[in-house]
Parts: sequence; C-alpha cells; structure tokens
Amino acid sequence: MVRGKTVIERIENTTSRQVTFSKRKSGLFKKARELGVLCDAQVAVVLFSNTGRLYDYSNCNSGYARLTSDSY
Amino acid sequence: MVRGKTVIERIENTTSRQVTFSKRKSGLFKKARELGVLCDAQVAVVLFSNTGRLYDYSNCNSGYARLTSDSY
DNA sequence: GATGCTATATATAAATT
DNA sequence: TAATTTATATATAGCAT
Repeated sequence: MVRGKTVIERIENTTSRQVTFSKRKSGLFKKARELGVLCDAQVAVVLFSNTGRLYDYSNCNSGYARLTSDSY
Repeated sequence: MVRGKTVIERIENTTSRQVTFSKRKSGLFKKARELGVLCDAQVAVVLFSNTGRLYDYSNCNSGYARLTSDSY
C-alpha cells in the first residue's frame, strides 16, 4: 500500500506476517461490519491464522453464524 | 468515501443499497483473498443480502469453510 | 437497474519510537 | 516486541451513461 506496491504473495518473515495479519484482520472485520449496517445484510467472517488460532466476526444469530458460534 | 464522508447507517434507497452491496461485497472478498495469501491463513466469508441471497468466499476446504459449502 | 469514471476517504507498509 | 506515525496505495460514493 505504501513505499512500494505490495505484491500479494505469502509474507515469509514471521514477524511481518503476524503484524500484517493483525492489521488486515481488523480492516476486514471493519469492512464486514460496515457492509452489514449499510446494506442491511447478514455477515459472517471466520479466519484461522497459520498458527491455528480462530478469529471471527458476525452480526447475525442464525444460519452460518450460528454454526460458527456453536462450534467453539 | 467521497464527496461527503459516508455515515455508516442503513442506506434507505433500494437502488443505492444494492449498488453499495455489490461494490463492497467485491471489496470484502478481495481483502479476504489477500489476507489468506499474504498471511497463509484460512478465510471464510459468508453474506446474506437483505433479499436473502447467499454469497460466499473461502480459500480452504476444511472446518467452517466445509460447513458452508456442504450447506448449499 | 447495471456499469464505468474520478475525486476523495480509507487502509495500511514501512519507518519510527 | 508493541504502538504510533506518515506516505502512499487502494476502495468507493456520487455521477454519468
């Protein structure tokens, strides 16, 4: 995004990869939340980091969102 | 984002809401794909528009992603 | 109603602290 | 290592078609 266009390929440096994961996860969840509100839509986002940790966002209580929340 | 900062609240005009849904859905899926590649993460995104239509993106074959793909 | 265009808001990579 | 800053890439709202 800055100081040299980012190429979309796996980030090999572990620290950089974790930092990027954290930042982009926040961005993705924010976008998901905005889409839900603006467009009156139901949204679910589920991520597994490459360390196996689960992160999710949802604005609804049924369907897929319920599947995810039932699972942990 | 432009010509007046967007307030994050339900878009009442049906046409505008559908246009925004389509555009932001594309953006969200793109961000999800980039996060998966850059950070070697598994990602699943599921959306229901307010017309009840399902849209999803995933880069993985197991866990929640399999739940979603098994369901339709 | 869908699509393409731009001006501008937003996200974020790298640097810095 | 984690938070903050900043320069720049990216996303997108409103228009035009």
